[in-house]
Order: sequence, then C-alpha cells, then structure tokens
Amino acid sequence: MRRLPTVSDVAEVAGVSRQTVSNVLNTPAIVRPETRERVQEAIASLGYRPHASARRLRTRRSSTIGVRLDPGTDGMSGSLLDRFLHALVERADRSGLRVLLYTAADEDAEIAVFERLLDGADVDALVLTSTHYGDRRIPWLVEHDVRFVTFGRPWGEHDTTDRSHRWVDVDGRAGLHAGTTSLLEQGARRIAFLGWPVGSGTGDDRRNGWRQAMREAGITDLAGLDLQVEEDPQDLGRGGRAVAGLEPAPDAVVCASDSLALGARLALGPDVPVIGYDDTPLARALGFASIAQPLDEVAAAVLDLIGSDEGVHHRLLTPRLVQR
Amino acid sequence: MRRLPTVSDVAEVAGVSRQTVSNVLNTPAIVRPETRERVQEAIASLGYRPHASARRLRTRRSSTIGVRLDPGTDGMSGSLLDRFLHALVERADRSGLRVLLYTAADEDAEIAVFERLLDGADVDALVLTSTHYGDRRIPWLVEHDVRFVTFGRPWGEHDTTDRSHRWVDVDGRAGLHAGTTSLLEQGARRIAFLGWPVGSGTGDDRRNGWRQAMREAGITDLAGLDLQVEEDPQDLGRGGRAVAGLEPAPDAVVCASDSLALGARLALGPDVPVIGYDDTPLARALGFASIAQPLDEVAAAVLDLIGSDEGVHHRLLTPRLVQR
DNA sequence: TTGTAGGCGTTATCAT
DNA sequence: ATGATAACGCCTACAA
Repeated sequence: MRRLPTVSDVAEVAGVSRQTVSNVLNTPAIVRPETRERVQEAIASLGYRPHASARRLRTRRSSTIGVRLDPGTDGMSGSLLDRFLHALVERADRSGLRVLLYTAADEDAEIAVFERLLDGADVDALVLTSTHYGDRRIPWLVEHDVRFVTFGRPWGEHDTTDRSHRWVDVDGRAGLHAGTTSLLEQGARRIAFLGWPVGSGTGDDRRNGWRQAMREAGITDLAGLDLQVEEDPQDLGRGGRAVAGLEPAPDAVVCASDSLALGARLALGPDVPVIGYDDTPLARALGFASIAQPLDEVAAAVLDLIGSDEGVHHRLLTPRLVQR
Repeated sequence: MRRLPTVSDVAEVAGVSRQTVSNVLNTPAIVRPETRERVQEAIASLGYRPHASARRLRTRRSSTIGVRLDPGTDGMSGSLLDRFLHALVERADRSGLRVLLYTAADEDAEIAVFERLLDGADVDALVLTSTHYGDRRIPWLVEHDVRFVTFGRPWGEHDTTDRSHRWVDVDGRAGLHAGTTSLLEQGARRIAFLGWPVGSGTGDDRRNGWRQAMREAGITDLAGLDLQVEEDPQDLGRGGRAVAGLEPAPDAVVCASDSLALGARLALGPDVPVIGYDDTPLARALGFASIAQPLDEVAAAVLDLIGSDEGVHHRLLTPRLVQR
C-alpha cells in the first residue's frame, strides 16, 4: 500500500508550515484566503487525507460511536435494526462519525464490552437499543460518565437519572391510536388487539393506544378483544388461533408487531383488515397495513442528542400509518 | 470521563520503564517472569488498557475491518446480512478485530468511501457482500493493493485477478441439488423451480442444482417447470401466480429465495411441499423447509482468509437443508 | 533482561 | 496571519 502524504508533505508543496495546513483544515477562517487556496491546491494535488488515528490520538476523541448488534430480535422485526443502522451510519457519516459494531450475549457481557471499548478509546459514545425495564446498563453508563443515547425509553424510570439519560423513542401509543381510529372510521366496531402479555413497556404502550381510541369511540366493553400471546418464531399459529377463536369474529385486528399481524392475516384471510407494526417487508409483501417507525428521524435525533451538550434530553417521535 | 492510565503510569507503579511494560504486552516471552508479574499487577490495579488510536498510529494498522451495510436487499433476506454481520462481529472480536460499518449508494460512491477509509487508516481490510458480474470494486481494490475478502464468488471471472481475489461463498447449486433430491426421494416427480430471470450468478447457480438433480433422476423434460420472475417486494403474487398457473399442478416447488417460497406457499397451500432458500425467520414461522447458509462458518472463513498471507484463496461452503 | 531515544501524524499553545 | 515547539500514547530499534 502506498505511503500516504502527511501534513508535512502538503506544507512543503504549498510552501507553508505544517501548522498552517492544519489550520486550513480545522480553522479555515483564520487563514488568509490566498494562502488557504494554495494549501488546498497542494492537498488536492497530493491526494492528502488526514490520518484518522493520528488525529484521534491528538484530539483524544475517536469520533466513533458504538452500536450493539443484538442477537435476539425474532429476525422478522430484525430488519428494523437493519434499517435503523443503515440510517444511522448514513447520517453519522455526514457528521464525520464512524459506527463501530459490537455484540454481547447478556447485560454483564455488554458492560464488560463497554469497558474495553471506552478504555481503549475506541468509541466515545454509545447507542443502545432494546432497552427494558430495570436495564442495568443505564446506571452503569451514567455512573461512569459515558456519553450515550438509547433508542427506547427508560420504561418505568422517572427519577433523578432522568436528565442524565438521553433517549429517542417512537410513540407506539399514538401509532396504535391512529391505526385503530382509522379502522373505526372505516366502520369497524369490533376491533381486537393482538399483542404480548402485559409487562413489556413497548407492548403495554401500544395496547394503550388501542384502548384509548376505542374508549374515545364509546366502545368500553373490550372483553375478549384484548389478546395476549407470547411470540414464538416457531409457531405464529398462536396469534392466529387466538384471533380465529374470537366469537363473534372481529371486524378488524390491530397488532403489536408485523409477525403477529402475519399470524392474524393468515388465520383470517385478506378480507378482515389487519394492521401490523414496523412496516417490515412482510407487511408490504402481504399487503396489510402497518405502522412505520420513522427510522431516519430516529437516527437523526440520536445523533443530535449525542452531539449536543445541553438542551433537550429526549425526543418522542410519531410513527406513520401506512395504508394498503 | 476519567483520564486513562498510560504505559508510563503502569511503568511507574511497577517500578520499571515504559518499554518493559510494552514488552510485557507485546512480547511477554522476553521479560523475566517476576518482572512480568509485577507489571501485570500494576496493569490490573490501574485498570490500564492500551489506547487504540495510539497503537494504530504507531503500528500503522487499525485492526479494523470495514463492512458495507447495503441498502438494497429486499429486507426479507436482509436478515441474512444481519445474521452474517452478527457472526462476523462475534468472531472478529475474538481475534481482536473491530468491525466498522459504512454505506454507499452505488459502486462509485463505494469506491470513494474506500479511499476515505483506507487513506484515513480507519480500516485495514474490507469485507464485501453482494458481488455481481462485472463488479468494478474488485479490480479497484486489487489495483490499490487493498486487503479484502468477498462473501460471494467473482461470477464470470477466471483470469489473472483470481489469486488476488479472496472469496468465500456458499454452494447454492449443492443446496438446491440436495433440496430437489430430498423431494424426489419423497416421491415427487413434477418439481418446479421458482427463481429469478437468467443472468444473475447466484440465481443461475441455484437453478443448475435443481436441473442437475432432475436430470440425475431421469427427468429430462423440464418444459414449463423453470419459472422465472422478477422479484417485487410490493407484489409477491407474481411468484405465486406463476406457480399456481402450472398445468398440471406441481408436486413440489424449490425456490431461489424464501420470499419466492412465501409466494408459492400462499398460492399452493401447506399441502404442496415448498423449499425456500436462506432459512429466514419467515420459513420457520410458516413452516416450510429451507436451505440454510452456514453463516457462522462463512464468517470464520472470511476472517481466516483476511488474516492469512498465503495458502488457499477461496472457500466454497455447503449449505444445509432444514426440513420442516 | 531492561532502559534510552526517537518518531508515527496530528493539533494546541505560544511566539513572531 | 503564520510558524516553532511540544505533546497525545505507543512501539521499534538499539544500547546498556
């Protein structure tokens, strides 16, 4: 591999000092325009690029953010992380940030990874996904004064850690409210909700959106319509069976995820409207409506929060109902 | 964020010179055991970790590999990249390698990214996915003497670039051969192949596996059984319609992808055996068989090839038929 | 076996 | 506005 030109090379060609070259790069304003131009020509002619590691060593910042690639995620919605990552990498690049991946089997392992990554100065900020109730990573990061942003709210925490925990999330409640309302407007009355057992922040939030919309429509008797199944990638029949077992049959079903929606769709056929969540390729392919998270906005907000030193510490974005 | 301890700090605590500390880290063999131990204690007590950027600057290697997160991929099989990445990151970590992500809209943009990444010494090797016929990235990388491995064969190239292009791939032909054979053993005779139009290396390779198995079974009349559809995430009815239109109906269908298989499955119902490709969560969920790529092995092979200086320059792995 | 000296490429500080 | 000097943390000679 060819030897790379350095600031000194550029300086020599341009007939200035290394420092001036550095200034042109980092503080162009303080360099006389005519000098600046000469330096820039030299840079172009040599094909010079700053050496990332040298700069990082000097500035003591890696300009790199770490993101975990979780193993879990049923894979169907796994494409969600995929799409989020893509948006994140793209936007990060525009701000001169790199994205480094890591994995960890569980929380303790992940904290050990944090130590390695941070002590080695490999990353100077972290983006966490799939936060959950009682997440031990958060207090660890706060305590160690690490810069981080989570994609996901700190479910159940409203205490002092609040200001030190920056997060971005999507308002699932609003999403399900919109979906349910849209079905109501189309004349459906008996609308079932197919979700996970009570206890997950995300799931409960989405359920509440459905409840609220139903209540607003004057439908207070939700008996039997609140379906809760444990998701099982091996057997999406569960959700389907729960839905098919409803007596009388529902007019429509709103779901906490696209994979649940797939089950419902297969059990009920294409004539009963079904709304999923996440707008995965699956929803597109099968032609059912779904609630799409604005991942590009999420990525932008995450980077914004990572970069800003003060001001707003969290952001709740609104998803969009994709009709089909 | 706390100030990190350096070699000097460790040296001071251990009562030796910086150099000895460095030796303990990099060439433990030449340090007297008793000194070594003292140094290691100091390292542990201070929680010292080498500063990644400083080391990179000095050694001129980043110990980081770049991987592109492509935008394309229909998302269904997108989870394939996900799973591959996961395996790669996990194994890379064991070898002390980091994985950096990048994106690019097209080949030219990607080559521009290469320049940035390499000149900035951000990465010292690249892993490319979704190679295709006439891939311009390959000659560029070879010419610039960049270390890289592709997950995917150089379709159509058997010339001099051969030795300089290291690749790992999965034998789709063998996969479809196995799948088709298994159906034949179950008594099916009229087995259709649902794939993409001729012209993609991957697709043609898979088709050939089916052809070969059929020929070996003495079935030479494949008229009408070789179905070719352009995949369209909006409308997986295409594949389904092609399959449903067969007259007489097929005994079974083997497909070039799980999303094609999904279409076939929905069109034919659960009684006609369908085999997909990639063993995505979709196949698991719907309960159709699929051909699984050994992604963990692929990741291992990729890292192996990246690391080795001589020896084998490519590896063709065999996929596994997952019956359901 | 251990220590000394120098430099990787960059930028911050302080002169000029 | 520009330049000289030093230092970021590490490693590779080479010397002791």
